[in-house]
Amino acid sequence: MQSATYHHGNLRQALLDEAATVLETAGPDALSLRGLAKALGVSHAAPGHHFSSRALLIAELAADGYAGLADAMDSAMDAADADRWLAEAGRAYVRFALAHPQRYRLMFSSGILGSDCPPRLLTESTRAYLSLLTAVHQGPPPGSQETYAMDQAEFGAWSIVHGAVMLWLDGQLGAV
Amino acid sequence: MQSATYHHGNLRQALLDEAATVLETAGPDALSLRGLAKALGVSHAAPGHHFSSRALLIAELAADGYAGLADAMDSAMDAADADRWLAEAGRAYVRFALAHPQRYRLMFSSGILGSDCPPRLLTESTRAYLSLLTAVHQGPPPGSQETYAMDQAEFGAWSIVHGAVMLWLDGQLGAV
DNA sequence: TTCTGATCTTGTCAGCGACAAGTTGTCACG
DNA sequence: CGTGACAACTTGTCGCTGACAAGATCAGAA
Repeated sequence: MQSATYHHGNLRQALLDEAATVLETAGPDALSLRGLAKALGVSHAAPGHHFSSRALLIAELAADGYAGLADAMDSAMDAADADRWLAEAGRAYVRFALAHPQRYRLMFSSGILGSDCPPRLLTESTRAYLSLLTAVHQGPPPGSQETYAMDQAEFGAWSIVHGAVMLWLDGQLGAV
Repeated sequence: MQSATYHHGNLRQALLDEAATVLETAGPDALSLRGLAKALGVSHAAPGHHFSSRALLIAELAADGYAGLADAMDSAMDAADADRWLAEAGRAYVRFALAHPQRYRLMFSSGILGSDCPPRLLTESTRAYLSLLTAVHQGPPPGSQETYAMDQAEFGAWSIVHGAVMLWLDGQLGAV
């Protein structure tokens, strides 16, 4: 919306939007900073001023994904009675993953949640994790912000939903 | 073991071996045909005569992985009574995945099992799948070679073991 | 006004996958 | 023996990529 001459005005968000469509339509390998720059009509080095590396752009996409996943589970629980929280959050989880398969796969791909990942990725993934805890226990367990050791219920719930989603995305399932 | 002058003699297997170590130590992004060539002291185009593209090398690594996974489950079942097959094959499955985390992740990464994947990848992944069927049903179900539609037992078993492995590999689990 | 910093530019470098064309080794067949 | 065919490997090149450096442009604050 700014002057169309030199400065783009909202390049960072435009890059993320374009990256999201490229990701879902052409896969993660098709994501390149230069390709996004060309698609948006800016120079090849312009994205570097908003994402200092390709990995940071990927991490930001993943963070957005975790935010969307947490929001999906939260709003599903908001619209249901507490005794339906686990079922509804699980359905919302699977629905999100199947609606954004490449994004979901990116979120759980190797090295994303490493030691040098941007802080927002940590906060959003933790938020999604806490939403899952809430669903399993129908309320956040005491001290959940501090202790991240999983108990058996969380482990089983997340394992089966994540495993099912990944198998589905990988096309390992025929007609289920 | 051949003449050390012009021909390598066993470049294909040497490439796969080197690729396996690079994969587990530096991750899939560090896999490059040129890097492998340099590590083995051959020219940058030499790998192209054995793997016509990087994707085909990756697919071959994945096929080897599926073969190893199938072997692990099969030998675990060979060493156990039939009523322990599911438990022992499941333990072997998880043991394999945690012993070769990057390989396992590669096997289930996007686009590997596409329409244009090498036939060996199809056969080995099918063999692993049939081993899983055998474990779940304590024997291959009738017509298993023809019908790949999963029933509930297979779906649940594979989901929970695959989901647990992926969550573990992603470091999503604290102390379990 | 002037200065400061963020944004975007052009230019450049090394590494990559892929392809083409030439060189060397090996082996079967006459 | 020798010769022809083929596989394995070479150098050379192309376009693309991420990353960096240095300069141009713009907006807002002092």
